Amino acid sequence: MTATSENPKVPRPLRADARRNVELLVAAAEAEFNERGAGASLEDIARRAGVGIGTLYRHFPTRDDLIAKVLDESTRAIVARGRALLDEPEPGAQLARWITELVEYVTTYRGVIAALAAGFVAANGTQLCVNCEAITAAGAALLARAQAAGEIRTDADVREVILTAHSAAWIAEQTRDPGAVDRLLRILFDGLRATAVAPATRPAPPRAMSRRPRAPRTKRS
Amino acid sequence: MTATSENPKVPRPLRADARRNVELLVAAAEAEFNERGAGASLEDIARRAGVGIGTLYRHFPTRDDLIAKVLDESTRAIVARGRALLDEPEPGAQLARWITELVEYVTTYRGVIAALAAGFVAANGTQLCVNCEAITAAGAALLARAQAAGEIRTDADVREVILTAHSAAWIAEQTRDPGAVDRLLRILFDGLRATAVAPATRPAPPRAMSRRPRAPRTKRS
DNA sequence: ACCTGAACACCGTTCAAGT
DNA sequence: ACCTGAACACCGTTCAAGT
Repeated sequence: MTATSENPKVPRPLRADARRNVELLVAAAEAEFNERGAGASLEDIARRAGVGIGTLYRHFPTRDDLIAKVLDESTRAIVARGRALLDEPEPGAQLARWITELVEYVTTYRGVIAALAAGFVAANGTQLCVNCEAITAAGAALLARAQAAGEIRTDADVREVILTAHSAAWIAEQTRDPGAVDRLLRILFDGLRATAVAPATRPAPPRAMSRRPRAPRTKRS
Repeated sequence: MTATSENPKVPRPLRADARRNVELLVAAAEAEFNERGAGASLEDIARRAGVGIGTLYRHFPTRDDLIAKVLDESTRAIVARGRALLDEPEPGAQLARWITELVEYVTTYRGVIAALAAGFVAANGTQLCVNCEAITAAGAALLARAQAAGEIRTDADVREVILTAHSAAWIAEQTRDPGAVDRLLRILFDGLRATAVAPATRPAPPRAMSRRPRAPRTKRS
């Protein structure tokens, strides 16, 4: 391969100095995200990397692109983990385990949760979204298997479950109570169990709270 | 009362023009929140009210103060509603009903959810926080009663439950799928039921997902 | 081809001057 | 006592000029 071929999938190799700059930027972003959270000043990151702000924008047009790059390895890891758990017994338990590890993944830097949650719903072409779609796919497989096994209720949607896990992490982050994640995931997992569904197959407990109030009309958007 | 008394609880009456300005500002904010969401430009709100931006700041030092004022009536309503539901039978069902109505309340304007969620965890002296505390108290009473009745699991925390309801609303707002709220609240309510707790009292279904993975060590803050 | 940083745009916030 | 709006501060983003 004498490299004159045009393959849009593989990004054309950068010039040596550009490549070096990207590395410096990622390292600087990693450090800055650690100290200030994912909302850190882009100008500060460029300064820390020792490059002009324009260079940062050239390589990472949006903040999300930068975040995605910094989370690159962890993203591949959580996706691979999802695939691996598909081979283990107890589908429901594996889903729960994976979600728990997903929460870990999303808690790496302060403020990442919000960025990722947005990425999960955005569906713009950003790398962050591409990553979120891969994660969603991994979760979908685990969820479908657990549902097929009759362990998880069938009216659960992957994206909603994933976003709920994000919520739990966000609440823990905001309330600064690490214990919140465990409590909330426990409630989520219990609520997800097929046997938890309100119109239950079992004898019905003395007083169920399943009678849902008539939905008051929705307010404006 | 010839009104020379000093009562810090009752804010000293404003001069007529100031009072008028406050009204104009609240009306303008209401309209602007409707059109642009709770993150609307403060400058725009002042312009719309026909007053200087300084006047807005004089009366509402922070955006939260303005939001709190706009939500004033609804806040009193949801708190009163909580008290009223304490008198009705089926404690668990009333808690669920109240939470559902709380979600309505928080969905009035786009972006209010985020502001309120922040208000619930902040505990600064803002009026928004004062309101959130009142709401929390109302929820706490409903929750405690349902727990005492054995309908709701005892390891549920009011603030966490309320914030989870906010999450459901936020997810629906972000995904633009109004159905999400119902699905997620259903899972939440089912998960909150005392009978849903993992180490169940009932015969144990063929394969429970209760075996929680050992918590991997927490990453940095 | 890539980098630089001044210039621009767009917020929110303050405060000296007015009524 | 209250209002005004110019001035300030602080971002993020672009682009003409350089290497």
